Amino acid sequence: METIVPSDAIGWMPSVDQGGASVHNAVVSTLGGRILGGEYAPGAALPREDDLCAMLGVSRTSVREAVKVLSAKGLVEARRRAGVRVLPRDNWRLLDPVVLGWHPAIQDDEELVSGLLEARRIFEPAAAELAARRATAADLAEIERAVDGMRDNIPNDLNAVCQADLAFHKGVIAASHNVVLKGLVGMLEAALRATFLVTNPLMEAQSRALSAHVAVLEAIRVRDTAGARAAMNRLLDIAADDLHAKG
Amino acid sequence: METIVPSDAIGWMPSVDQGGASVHNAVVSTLGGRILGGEYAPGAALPREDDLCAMLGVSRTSVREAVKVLSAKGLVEARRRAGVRVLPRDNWRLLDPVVLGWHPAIQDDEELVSGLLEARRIFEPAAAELAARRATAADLAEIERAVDGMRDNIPNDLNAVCQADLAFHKGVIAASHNVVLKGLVGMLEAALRATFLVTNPLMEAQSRALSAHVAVLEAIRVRDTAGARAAMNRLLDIAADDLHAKG
DNA sequence: ATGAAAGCTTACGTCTTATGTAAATCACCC
DNA sequence: GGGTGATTTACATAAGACGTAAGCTTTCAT
Repeated sequence: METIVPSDAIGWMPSVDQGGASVHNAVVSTLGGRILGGEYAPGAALPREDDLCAMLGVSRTSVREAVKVLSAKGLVEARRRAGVRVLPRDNWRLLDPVVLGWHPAIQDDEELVSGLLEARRIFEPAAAELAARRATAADLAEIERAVDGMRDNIPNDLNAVCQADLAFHKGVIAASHNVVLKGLVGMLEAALRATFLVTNPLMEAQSRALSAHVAVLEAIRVRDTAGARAAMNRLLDIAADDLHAKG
Repeated sequence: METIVPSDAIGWMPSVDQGGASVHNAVVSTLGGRILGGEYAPGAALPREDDLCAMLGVSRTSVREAVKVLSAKGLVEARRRAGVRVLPRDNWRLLDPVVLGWHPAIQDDEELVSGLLEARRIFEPAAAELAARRATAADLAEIERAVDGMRDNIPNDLNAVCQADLAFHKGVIAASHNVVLKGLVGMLEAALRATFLVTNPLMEAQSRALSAHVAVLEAIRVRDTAGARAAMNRLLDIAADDLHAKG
């Protein structure tokens, strides 16, 4: 079924700044950060609505809307008369990039960092294999542009390299054309950001990484499914090495 | 790491009924269902807040809280003066069980069903392998209880079998002790529910499935990582067969 | 006639106040 | 001593007012 999009919908890209300047977003970020940071532990109760209003200097409306958002992310649950309590960590939507963005020091969360890398080693090789099978010309162009972006900015603009690296991995996942994998790009984004915070950007490591990226791209281009999987595995080996060496 | 829970938090399990009786939950479900059902397509604008209030017969407060929840799930974005618009599908948090629950006919969404199964074939064998490496005695007991639940209810109580089947897969993922995989149980739950809706419950198929489940359990018990992966692959082969035969 | 700037309009954002409701607590009666 | 009912508490809902920014229109100067 083709989805019909009104012509006036062009240009309606979702805004990027999730921590926008609005009052209720500020409250969401504040409370989310405190929960992710352990200030409000699972099982603990948040202050009463009225107290939160006084503490944060905002109206009850804003606090309530913020609690609704946190509740939608699985971080808290509000019950009549009993207050708002932090839910067990298993309920947190940790794959939601917004939630991960509230983590005050994601790179110090050992379980999370290793869990993210482990997950990447599970699904990224599979995504590369699917991409080798299904990538369209546009998908390939997108991945190639990311590789070019890495090459062009080594070793000058480190930030641009990280951004291109991220675009590469997002491109591969998009090329897999699998809805579930596409749902994980947010998680991947956070994982890479955490990695960039930890790994010392040595030029040698960067060039090694670049050649690994090129290998994945070429395997996808020639529809070599096994090769794409193997190349992505090598790429992740390198990433894991860097993480262990410098973490 | 064991999470510390205040003593007064005992009994604070998250409530299961997400489509609860509250007004704003009703609005969320209604609008979420319409969006997932395609009534409001990506790029389209929802009616104005005031109009929604009139249409649904609720206050603006409830509508606004509902929009906040939908926004947190990535389904819509509200902008000043411009209204509330449905975001592109790639932004939807489809891995969120609540979002999947809004899908009016998940088993008819071909791309989604096949994508879910494909994702399961990526994650679940890996989860089984990790479980074989890390499962605690409690994890094993949980998985064994699920297998017993399947065996005891074949072929009488089909519903109980499905529930035990789900518990089995959740148990394996929990035993993997990977934070990302644990974030996918909601997705898995929806995938299995969709599968149960499609596959005709033949007794022969059930007994085949049961023996495959037992094989996974035994491999995990004896810490046979490769065997656990292989057994889970066989189990998913059977599931895929059933899906193709009956879908 | 064209284009930019100023102002107007609109619809979401925020705050306030009032009232409803369920659940926890406590008191009272059996 | 235990159970039932009144009370209290804190979240849930509603309604109204005002703020604000984004889109639209008008106007004026080039």
